[in-house]
Amino acid sequence: MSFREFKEQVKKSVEIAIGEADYPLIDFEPFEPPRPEFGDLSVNVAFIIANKLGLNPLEVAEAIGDKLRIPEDSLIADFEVHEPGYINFKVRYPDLAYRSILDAISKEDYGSLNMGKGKKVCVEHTSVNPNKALHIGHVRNLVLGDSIYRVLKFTGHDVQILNYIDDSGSQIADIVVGFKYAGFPLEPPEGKKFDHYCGDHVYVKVNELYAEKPELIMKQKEVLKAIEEGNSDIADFAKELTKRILKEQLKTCWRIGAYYDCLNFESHIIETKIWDKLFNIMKDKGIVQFVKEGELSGCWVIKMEGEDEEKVLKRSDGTLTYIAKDIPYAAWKIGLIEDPFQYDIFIKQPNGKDLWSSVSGKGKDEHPSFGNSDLAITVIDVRQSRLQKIISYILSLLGGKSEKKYLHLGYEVVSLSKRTADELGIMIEKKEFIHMSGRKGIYMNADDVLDALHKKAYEETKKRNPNESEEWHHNIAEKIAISALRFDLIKQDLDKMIVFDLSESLNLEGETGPYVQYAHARASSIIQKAGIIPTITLDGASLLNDPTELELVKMISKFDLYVEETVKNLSPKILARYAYQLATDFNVFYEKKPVLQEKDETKREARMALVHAFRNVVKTAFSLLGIETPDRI
RNA sequence: GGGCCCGUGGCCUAGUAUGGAUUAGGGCGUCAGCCUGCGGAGCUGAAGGUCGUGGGUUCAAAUCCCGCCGGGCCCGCCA
Repeated sequence: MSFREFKEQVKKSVEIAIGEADYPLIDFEPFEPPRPEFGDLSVNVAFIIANKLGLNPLEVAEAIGDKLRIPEDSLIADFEVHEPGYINFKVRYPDLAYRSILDAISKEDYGSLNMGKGKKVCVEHTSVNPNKALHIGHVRNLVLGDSIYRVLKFTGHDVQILNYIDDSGSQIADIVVGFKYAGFPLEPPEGKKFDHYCGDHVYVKVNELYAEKPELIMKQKEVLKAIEEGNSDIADFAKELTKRILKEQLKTCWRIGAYYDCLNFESHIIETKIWDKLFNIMKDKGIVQFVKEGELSGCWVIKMEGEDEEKVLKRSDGTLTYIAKDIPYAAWKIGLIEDPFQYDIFIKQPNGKDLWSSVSGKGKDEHPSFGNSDLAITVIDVRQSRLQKIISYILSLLGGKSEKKYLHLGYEVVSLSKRTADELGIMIEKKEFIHMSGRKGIYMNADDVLDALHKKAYEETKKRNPNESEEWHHNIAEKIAISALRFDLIKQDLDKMIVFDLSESLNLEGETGPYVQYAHARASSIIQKAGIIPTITLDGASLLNDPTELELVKMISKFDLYVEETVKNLSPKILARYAYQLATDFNVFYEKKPVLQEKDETKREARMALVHAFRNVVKTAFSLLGIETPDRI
């Protein structure tokens, strides 16, 4: 926490000096200068003031510098006015090192913040149609949503994780047709997961068959209608099918480290008839209009302010469109409507947490409270941006500051590289990548990627730890595989499409999750060999004066600032990059400064404490990204 | 046609919100080094850049504004 204090002290001292120099108060943030010789924090207030008043920046900086007083007991060691007008501050290193190392080795929750106290947030992520296995694109969604959940929780938010299950769409009808009318056996081939079987074989093949056998399309329509109406053998069969697939999908999610609080089934949203209630309110408020003539005659539509096009919510035959079904769910998330759902426990998760779900008919009398959040974060890829915008718009018209409570967290899609597509037998013409499509069979299953990573990591751990058991190797290999995958999908900007290439992702060196895990394992090894719990003293801290030590100390002391940034921007990549930089700083220190071999006892213990502090921080940072850090890999 | 996003060395990417400091950070790949030192999934060094492009604003632009070019997505009484 110490770097934050230093930053606050710099800010306050400068503010006071600006006042004493009779300059106008301005808004500014101290920032980290680009080069170490410029100090640890800088302010550029002189430029802003000079610009405003038409003065010379350097003169302004000097005038402020003249008035600057460093408070007693502060973390500011010194400052310097530097051309063309910066004021650079140096931190008191021994104090910074002492305090941050002490905190990092003694506080369980080092880096956590209280910024979300009393704030109820729900995060919806994953939400994969229950007719196929998760592919690599779905994992980007899951990893993003799960990391956000973890960071929000770490910063004191009251978070619940939702997973929306569209169990009544045409994709479900497709596989029902496959089993009932196209002759696919209900049991998968030996060794094949049921969700893989349904996605890889049934779903793709049925969609191919539609071209050859038009009668199957008629069957699909019948099935779809039966599912919507319920109370039939077909509807029951569909329900069982989706449940079975969903349970297999959840195994993959758990494997990656994501757990949920509640599943919301689309069929239950329809059953509760909350649409009707909401629709009446929308009619009363004039949010929706009935179209009397023209192409959309007989439809209820919504028109966005400032746009020409209308969006149909209720079709002329009285059925609801895709987006209409999403509105009550969104309204429920932010507490605009009373909770209409019944709940029961769906399954007990491997982490011991109950997974609840909405149910048809009567549920359990007692259950946790779901929905009704201060903030609802919906994680969906950017292709849904327009629809999400319309939903936000409708919510805002319904009132209650809804526009601030509903947030679409969009991210670009994952596509397959030409090379990986080739390896999967998918033909690509000209382009370097191809967009995934479950229907067309163009995708790479998450489990297959993990299995490939697992195999690679397994071979590596075998070489490095020949005396360990098979079980140990598989256990560690799995953690490395998850690390590689999660880090790979979270480290870059949400606005950038990821072109997934399996061969590239199998490289576990460089800017990767395993690199960070490796640094952690090195630190663990030192601590284990030391055989003591190191402590830090101010004397010891003052001996940590090598540049590699200073860098590592500073990075450790800034952990909470990065946590805060991550939450403010809802951007886990900030934490991923922090963890990587931290690991790099450690590795550089490790190569240069011996710890256990150090002769000077005080110095040795100080370094051990630094190693310990690093280990704790990197472990916490990675845990926020859902990645485990074993002591040996 | 309208809207949203991306464009940084051979490839991938950070920095763009809040414009600044004669070396624009990383990673992969390439080349050259480093274990009789706590784990070489590591470290050090080298080569490689008109920050798509043309204007503009500014003392100062990868960053802000406008145009253009290239790429992706969205614009259904599908989901």
